[in-house]
Amino acid sequence: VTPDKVRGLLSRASWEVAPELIGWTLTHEAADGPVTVEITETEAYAGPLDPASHAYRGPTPRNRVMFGPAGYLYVYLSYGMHWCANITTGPDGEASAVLLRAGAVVAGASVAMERRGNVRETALARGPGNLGRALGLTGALSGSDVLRSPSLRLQPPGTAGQVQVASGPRIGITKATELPWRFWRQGDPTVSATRR
DNA sequence: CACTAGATGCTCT
DNA sequence: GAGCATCTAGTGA
Repeated sequence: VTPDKVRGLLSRASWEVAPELIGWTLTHEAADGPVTVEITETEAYAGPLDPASHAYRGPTPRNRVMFGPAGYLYVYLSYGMHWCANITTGPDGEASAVLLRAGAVVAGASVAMERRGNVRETALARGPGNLGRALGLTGALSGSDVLRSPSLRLQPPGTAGQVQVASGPRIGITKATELPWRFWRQGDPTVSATRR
């Protein structure tokens, strides 16, 4: 699958792309080692129609990458200490993105463990802040092309092993809580325990 | 297991 | 200055 084809897939509505990203892998090769995460939980965020989105009130220095083409990393600092990662979606000019909420570390577990401290393997990338930490992501990477960057790589599953994807309301927001825009792999141990 | 309180600092109004 | 797209440790059962 070529980067152009993947970018085409990502250039659709975030709520359509978000469930499809379950099972994809994201790799970050940092100075202290490479880590690959298989995505198990996502959330969709849109633009002017989505009050919970960072892009709701239009472009700012922080969120401007959301307004560009699909397939770029949007990283923001949450509560002053957690780097959270999104993949931008939708056509160029329309703001939307998919928040990566959890994943399974499928390569570089020892490196991820160094970054996260002594936690269970299934908890290494559980929760958006922990996923960012396990991958070694920071705001410096916001705006990177995840399809053509040397240190970042988003890849579709090899053989599409059919997985059951569940959906429900998004977590940790106070607006537009009725939209079922959170998606997760049914029963997966890397998804928050009470929400599998 | 369920629930809560507090840390913490950036972003935009 | 208000408000967070969060996390951990703590309590109580």
